[in-house]
Amino acid sequence: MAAYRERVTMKTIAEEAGVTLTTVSRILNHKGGKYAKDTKEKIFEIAERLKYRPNALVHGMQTGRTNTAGIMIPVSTPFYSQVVTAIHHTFLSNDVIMLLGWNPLRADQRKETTERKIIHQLVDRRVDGVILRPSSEAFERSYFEEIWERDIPLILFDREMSNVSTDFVGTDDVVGGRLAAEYLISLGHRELLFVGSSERVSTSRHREDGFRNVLSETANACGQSLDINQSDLNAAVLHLMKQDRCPTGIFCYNDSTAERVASLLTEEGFSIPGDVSLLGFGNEPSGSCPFALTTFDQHPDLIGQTAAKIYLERIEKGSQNGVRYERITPDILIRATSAPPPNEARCSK
Amino acid sequence: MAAYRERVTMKTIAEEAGVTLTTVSRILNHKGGKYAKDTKEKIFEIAERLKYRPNALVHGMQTGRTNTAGIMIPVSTPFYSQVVTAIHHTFLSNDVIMLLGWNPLRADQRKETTERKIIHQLVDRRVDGVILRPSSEAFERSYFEEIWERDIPLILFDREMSNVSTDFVGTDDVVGGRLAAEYLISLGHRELLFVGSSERVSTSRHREDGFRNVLSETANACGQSLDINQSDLNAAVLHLMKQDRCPTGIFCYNDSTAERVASLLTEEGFSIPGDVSLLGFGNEPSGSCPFALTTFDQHPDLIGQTAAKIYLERIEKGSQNGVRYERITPDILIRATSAPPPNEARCSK
DNA sequence: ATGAAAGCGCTAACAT
DNA sequence: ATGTTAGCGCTTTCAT
Repeated sequence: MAAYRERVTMKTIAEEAGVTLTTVSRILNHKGGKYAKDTKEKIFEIAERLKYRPNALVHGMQTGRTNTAGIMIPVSTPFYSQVVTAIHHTFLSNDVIMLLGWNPLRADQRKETTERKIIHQLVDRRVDGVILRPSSEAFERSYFEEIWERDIPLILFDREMSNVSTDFVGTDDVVGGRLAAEYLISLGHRELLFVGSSERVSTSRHREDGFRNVLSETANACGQSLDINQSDLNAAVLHLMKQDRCPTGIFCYNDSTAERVASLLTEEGFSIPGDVSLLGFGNEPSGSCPFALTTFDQHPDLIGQTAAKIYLERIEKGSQNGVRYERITPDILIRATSAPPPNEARCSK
Repeated sequence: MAAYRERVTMKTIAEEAGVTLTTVSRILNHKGGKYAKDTKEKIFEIAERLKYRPNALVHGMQTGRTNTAGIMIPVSTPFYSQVVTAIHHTFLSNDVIMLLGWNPLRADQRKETTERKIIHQLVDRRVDGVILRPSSEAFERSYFEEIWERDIPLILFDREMSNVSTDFVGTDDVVGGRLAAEYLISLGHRELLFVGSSERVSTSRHREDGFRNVLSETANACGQSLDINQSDLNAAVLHLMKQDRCPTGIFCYNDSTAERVASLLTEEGFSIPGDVSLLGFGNEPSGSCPFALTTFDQHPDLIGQTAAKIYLERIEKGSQNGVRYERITPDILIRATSAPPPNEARCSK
């Protein structure tokens, strides 16, 4: 339509001002400070009046710099949303905007397609760099290469990749596990249980490592482990709870598992935290849980902020510095599912 | 560096294949189907081998179509995150990717700067259209005009603007209010209280309207209203609760208000839902609330999906159809803070 | 079935 | 202090 014709470009401004395109370009981009004051003022006035807006596509193509960051995170959970919000906050003051894509939480059949598709969308739009959380720990070399080969800075968060060496920011899961154990032990618990997942491999494993490390350092403390992917977790938990020396403190590798265990135990007549103390991880309540769960804050804001800072450094300074590796210490949020253990061993029902 | 030189463009492919750039362009874009099979195959083979990736910046600049959507939502809350996730899901299958910016939840001093800045970032990158949630109901005409004037389709969600006529998708707040009242009445409650906010204007007001409409249609039901922005909300609530015929059912316009009221009432010795039933709205638990709150699901997925569909239609068909206006009916999530009222009027403490 | 040429809106030498 | 010229990587007439 008409609007097409009316589009105001630098050429429009140049004509109106009676100067060349080059002059307009340089003035508007604050380059070459040696322009006459009135020329400058005239250009700015016209640009403003005509509501000129630069074409960032062209600018990006010309300069090789788009001021656009590619972000890929798993399907919305509060944690990832908060990380991205923090990234955005840092970007905003640096005039960077993000192209955002969601990958599946974990690798599946279509993951290959989805993740590669998103990466292509980002690469094709010439993002300056990429921040992402891998959906799995291995095998995606191929599309990481799509980023590498183009010399695009890549920052991983939340989950490392075993076969790629690049900047990383995540939670200090080992310390998280330690803190969980130390807290339960400080309350007086000695029989502990860890419920983890062999799927979200490293995070769960690290939390378990930290947890068990403390146990092995503590006299007469002992712990067992269960995996949520085993055939009948509920039965396994109940089996343990009916033993003579049943666990009085349970640490679950995430909140949804903790909520699941909470409802199981409640149904079976256990009181929380009267009989059993229960810890989650991540601070991601579902809303349908009738407990204020004691859990851990992963400081998503700090993770996002750190990732964004590393990103900006990479963009400015390139790959001259070595690989950055940051682990943020989580903090316990003591709420209503943890307390000292019951005095008598009244567990066996 | 070297990588710069090595960058593979259509020209690279053309040279390697011994044809013109034009040929490569047409074949890779599946235009003009009249090419020799072996030419086509050769081109595709070379493109693949050289890992050619089109330059979307150039393509966008040439065609006026970037397949990029501008999204602006308030700082991350689960609700907005879920809406955006749903939008993304619809976009993914249509090869659209989003440029995402966060605006402040409500208008403040810096809002003008922030929102305008983000809109410029989107416009400058030539997004095909924009989906956003306005941070306030009025006064932003100026930057909406930045979108309008460029004939960029604009879809609003969650909150309408009073002075702009454009596509909109949101929650049916009036029906939500009705459902809240009907539910409480069906439980037997007759003395009701609405706690709203005069700040988040239309949503709270609509919920209140629906709520009160039902009350006025119901024999011997009556209700009062409080505003969270009034000087001492807590005192006002307690004052009401100590009256002779105190409210036995409270509907709060959002979950965080409900949680606040819950903790106030609990501290003051009221039992929930024994003495008082409490409803929230939005299904956004904070995690530190010891209740599974009865609340409303706004179906953020449906809202996002609808917004994305309208967006795609606008992109394809332009503004030929009239303004779209959709309200999604919320559904009650009955959890643990609602029950029939106490038999005796034992409220006055 | 393919090529030549112009141009999108702008930047960046290289002038003067 | 400002203009000229060449291109960035691609699409799109218009030819043949």
